[in-house]
Amino acid sequence: MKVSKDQVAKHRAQIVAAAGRLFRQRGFDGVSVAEIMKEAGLTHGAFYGYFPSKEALIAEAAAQALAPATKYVAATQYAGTYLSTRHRDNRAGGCMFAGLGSEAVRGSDELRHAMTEALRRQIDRFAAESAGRTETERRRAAIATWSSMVGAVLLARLVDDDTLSKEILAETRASLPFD
Amino acid sequence: MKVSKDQVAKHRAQIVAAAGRLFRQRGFDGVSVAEIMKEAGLTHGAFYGYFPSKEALIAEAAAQALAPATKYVAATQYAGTYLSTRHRDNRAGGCMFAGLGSEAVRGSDELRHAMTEALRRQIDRFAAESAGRTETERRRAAIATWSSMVGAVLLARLVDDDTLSKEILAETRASLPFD
DNA sequence: TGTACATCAGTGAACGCGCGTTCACTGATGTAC
DNA sequence: TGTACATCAGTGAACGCGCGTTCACTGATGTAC
Repeated sequence: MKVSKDQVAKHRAQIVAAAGRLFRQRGFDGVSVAEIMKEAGLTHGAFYGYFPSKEALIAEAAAQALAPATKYVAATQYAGTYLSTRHRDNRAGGCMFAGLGSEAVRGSDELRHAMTEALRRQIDRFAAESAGRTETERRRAAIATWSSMVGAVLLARLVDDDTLSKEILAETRASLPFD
Repeated sequence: MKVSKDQVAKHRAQIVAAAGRLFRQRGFDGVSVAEIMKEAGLTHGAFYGYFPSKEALIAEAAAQALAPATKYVAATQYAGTYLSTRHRDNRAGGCMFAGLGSEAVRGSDELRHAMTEALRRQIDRFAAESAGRTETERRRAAIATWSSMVGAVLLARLVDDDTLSKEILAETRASLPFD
């Protein structure tokens, strides 16, 4: 059954969005094409009309999940939200680096490139708002800040003790060079 | 063909060691039981004489890879080695948190517990050598340090630009509260 | 110490299963008149 | 504007494959005498 062009565009967006959520929640290998299509409201057979392979969808879903936020948020506020239990518990809608980092290392060139460019943007953004007299100092602070934020959310999610988990988030937050 | 008790112990150790290397290199889902057994010098059928399931092997291989180093290394030196290109490029023998973190989040309770206890040890160890007047300050520094180290190695491995990768390692190193 | 035999670690074929992917078919869309 | 038909998005059965796991069998080990 053919479907209108509007529907096609809508379906494509639904597939990419569902993939973005499911991949972050359960990992690239932990989600099947059939599950993604079901979540998008379609059957698995339609998938290959939209993407040549699962790997191609991974690259596109990642690119979308890595896209910069549309509205400006100050770095301090961003860090606070990032290092919250809300973000920790929202893997499906959370940061790609913390959620899929160790799997993405073994991913396609396209995926790694998209993540590299997103990381560059994050570093530049943080450098602009970091403390430090020189550009070098501000860039250093931005890199260290971003490393510790990604590491902290990863560790906070990994740990099986909620007290330690919250401590990791709070103490990492307290040690950032903002404010 | 039966084999001596010494051989059995040796084979078990070989399986666990091979699993530790392969899992860190290619991820839990990226390595089959048959590959691990081949790397250990056996055939896949013998596996279930040693472990009840792949998941059980994951827990044991992780516990071994997380075991504290036998000889003492000062935190400063440890951080330098950790944030080196050598460690970045040695996934098979490297840190479990950076190498398997985002997959371990979805792992078994046993795996997550083993990683939690290993993390506690790392934090305590770093706190003892961190700068800071109070215990609270030293513990905060230890948590932030460990978060940034794990995050930095993860990001350095992910990035497809060697210059940026080295910069992440070097600048994270430069921002640690040691020296 | 030497021999006979029970034990059991290892082998490799086989299992059921879920995966990514393909394809013949269906029927709504949208174009040509 | 209304009708006839070509297009093509979506369906669901089917494919080959590799996976984790099982099992009947083999033959070296190590024990009992």
